Amino acid sequence: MLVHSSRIPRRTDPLSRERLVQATIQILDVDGEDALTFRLLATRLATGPGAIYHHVASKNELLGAAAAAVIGGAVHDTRTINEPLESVRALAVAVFDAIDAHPWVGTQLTREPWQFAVIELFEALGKCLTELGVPRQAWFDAVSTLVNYVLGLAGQYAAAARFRPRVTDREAFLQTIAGQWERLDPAGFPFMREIAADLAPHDDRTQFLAGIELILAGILTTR
Amino acid sequence: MLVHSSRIPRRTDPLSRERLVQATIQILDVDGEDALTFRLLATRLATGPGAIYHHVASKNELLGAAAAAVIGGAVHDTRTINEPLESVRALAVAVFDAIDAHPWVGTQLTREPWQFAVIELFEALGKCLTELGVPRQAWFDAVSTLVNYVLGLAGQYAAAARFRPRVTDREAFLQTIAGQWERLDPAGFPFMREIAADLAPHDDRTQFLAGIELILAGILTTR
DNA sequence: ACCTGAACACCGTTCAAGT
DNA sequence: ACCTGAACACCGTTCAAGT
Repeated sequence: MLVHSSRIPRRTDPLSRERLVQATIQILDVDGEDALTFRLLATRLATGPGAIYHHVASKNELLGAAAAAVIGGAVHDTRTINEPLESVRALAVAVFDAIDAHPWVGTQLTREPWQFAVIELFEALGKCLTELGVPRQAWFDAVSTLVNYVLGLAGQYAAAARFRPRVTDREAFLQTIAGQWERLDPAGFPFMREIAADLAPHDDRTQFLAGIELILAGILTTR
Repeated sequence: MLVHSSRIPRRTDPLSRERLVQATIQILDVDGEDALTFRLLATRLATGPGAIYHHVASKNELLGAAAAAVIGGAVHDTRTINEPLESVRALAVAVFDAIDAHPWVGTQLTREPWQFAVIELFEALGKCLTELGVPRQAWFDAVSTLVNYVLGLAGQYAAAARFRPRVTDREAFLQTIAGQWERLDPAGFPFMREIAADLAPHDDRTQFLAGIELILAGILTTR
């Protein structure tokens, strides 16, 4: 889909880590997780696959950098709010929306422990808890609960996105899952059958935020 | 490491899905996630890689079945407890210990949405919430919060296990991470630096359960 | 029906050779 | 110093041929 102009555009920048990360994000967003290969990346950047290794040590590092760019952006955009409870909610929404827009981020966040994207989230949520008056000895447990919850959603959401590539199929997809729940063994799975009716009308974002509220309510009991 | 007996042991069972899953679990446990290839699996079962496809559609399905076997076992072993709060805690511990013993399960749980292992967990935790007297309209959100939290831990724990293959390195590993936190930009990461001292002495299992308590406290506010 | 294993269509990564 | 791209050492999966 290249537009052929009369003059060939000059390659202004040589290869750089920054350009690699941008091209990686674009491939992951547009073409999907499976499409990201060093060969495609090299083609897009008009070079050979070996060149990439001059700026990044491995594919894993590149994925981590791409996820950190997205999450870092989402976290930084939330820096303005002062009220700590609202700030936690805004951070949660920002991360949810970032993963909604880039489901591959959810996959990546669960692949490497203590990667930079997670540390940024930890810091931002931790700051809110200190301001909420949560006692010092509860800080570590409370933040890690929030972060684990967010990462759990991230993983599930990304997994669901892999299975349902087109957004428009969402309703049909949920119907299928609900149908599976209803066909589970009645003796073994009464709860799932009961809850199956809630699946189709539910909204992921609302449900995610409901979980944040539950955890916040629990955290506030430590004051 | 085969013991050579005078008579060649008869191959009693042909290949079966059950045997495939058992061999898969053994390879994942003993040799690690990266070691699981259809070629190795075939070698262990004294057959060719193509034979596997007569019992399982893909590597993904095999991984899902292996994870469901482990999580299903952990959940079923917890079926005896009657008091619902204790039951939630016991389920959380069982899943934690299962992932601790088989870190690859954590990876797998985050790879496919609504896989059977997750449904079993959903059902078991849901049952407890109904018995706790949580109102009907809060069920879905409350269970999914617990499950997301557990899966978040699962992912992070599995990721950490991939980075720290030997259990004995745990202390050194945590020291390294804590050191990284202390070297973060003081202006940008005051919370991480403050909390760095908590990392080395912390116990994953205790912290995980602390999170369960926080979420339960939040859930109980809905009554 | 089930198994076999060569072959296919890929990967990430390395490295000698170029500029 | 950075790039190039062929080559290496693998993968998951398929499929014609066997039993």
